[in-house]
Amino acid sequence: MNKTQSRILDAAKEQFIRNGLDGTSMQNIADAAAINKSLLHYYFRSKEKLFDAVFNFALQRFIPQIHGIMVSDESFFSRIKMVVSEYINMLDENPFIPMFILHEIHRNPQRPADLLIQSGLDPALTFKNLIREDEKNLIRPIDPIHLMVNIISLCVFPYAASPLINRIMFNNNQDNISKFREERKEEITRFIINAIKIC
Amino acid sequence: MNKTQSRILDAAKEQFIRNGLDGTSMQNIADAAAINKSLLHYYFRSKEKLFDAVFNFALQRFIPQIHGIMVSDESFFSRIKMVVSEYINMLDENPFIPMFILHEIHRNPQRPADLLIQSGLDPALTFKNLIREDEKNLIRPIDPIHLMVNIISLCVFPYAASPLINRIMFNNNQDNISKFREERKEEITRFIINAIKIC
DNA sequence: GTCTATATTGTGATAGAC
DNA sequence: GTCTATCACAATATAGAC
Repeated sequence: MNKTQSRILDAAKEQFIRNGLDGTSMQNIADAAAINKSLLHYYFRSKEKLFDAVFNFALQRFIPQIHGIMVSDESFFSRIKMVVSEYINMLDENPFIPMFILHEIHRNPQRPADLLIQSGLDPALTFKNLIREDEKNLIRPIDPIHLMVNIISLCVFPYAASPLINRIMFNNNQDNISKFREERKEEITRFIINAIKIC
Repeated sequence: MNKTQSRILDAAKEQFIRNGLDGTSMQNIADAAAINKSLLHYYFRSKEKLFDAVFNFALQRFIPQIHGIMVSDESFFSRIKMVVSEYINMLDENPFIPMFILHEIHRNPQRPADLLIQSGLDPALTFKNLIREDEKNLIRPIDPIHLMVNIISLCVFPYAASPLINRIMFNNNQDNISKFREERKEEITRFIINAIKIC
């Protein structure tokens, strides 16, 4: 991977992730990379191939993170805390990835989901391991799939909806927005644990 | 509003909401409405104006729903139940609206949020009224904005992410997907109430 | 009001000089 | 490897016949 190629990839990531497949032209990418349009085809053959490279990058960063933690040996509540913490950290570094992925899976639902499954992610194993037998007396009865969806919803949605939340909830006040973001990790963790632990 | 005009609007709603602004061409809309391309411009002047009409429709259906319930006189737990119920019902009827709105606010964050504020939605009032003084002894201390974001996240995100959830969680098995959808309303309500009530 | 025809610009992609 | 020039096509939009 030479210098030009990686500059193209960086520019493509920025453009595709911010503006989607349809919202990005090859000219946009070439301009952002400060190179000629033809070089995009020289290195990546077509817009679709270039997009695939970016999409795989985003998907791999976004989804499998949670899987490794969930199948680990840690206690249930530790795993909840770790998953939320890891996810929020990653989202703070890549706040546009949720919208990018959500939008593109709506345009083409089959391929991205297949890619994930192929990459070694095993949902059945994750759910079977989510609430272990010896921990069931600490936890209210809950379907592990609903729990998983709840956790991901609470982590991811605020990033996908951030322009609306920032305006409606905080009138775009940057201090209040930052405060909200910093509180969020602990807030979600407590919310989930209160929702499922027997007290 | 004559017959042609409303057929254009219906077709535009379907196309724009499913495929977004960039993903929809005037030709797509004309084909879906079974009329000529020029008539779109005759009735709506430009693609942008036509899109605005559709976007306002979606936004008004999607957001203010929750506001009316939240400022009502019902008890706290009743309001939670009602909001979740109303939201899920509306989402079942309009499952593509979340992605449509989320995507377009990312492309143009300012205007849609402004539209909402102008339409009489008053977030400050909503939050002040969310947890009333006389109800605070029933509820764990929680920031009303975090609570509000949590509720909306739990309701909306599964619809935005449905192609991925359906594949990864249910291997696209339609029976399991339907079962999950039907359980969801009660599941969310219980999850929220457990998270915040003092027991 | 509805159509055909067309103007104009932008798109992804390729050929070929260097 | 990198550029210019150019292709074929699709996009939004408009002019003008009926």
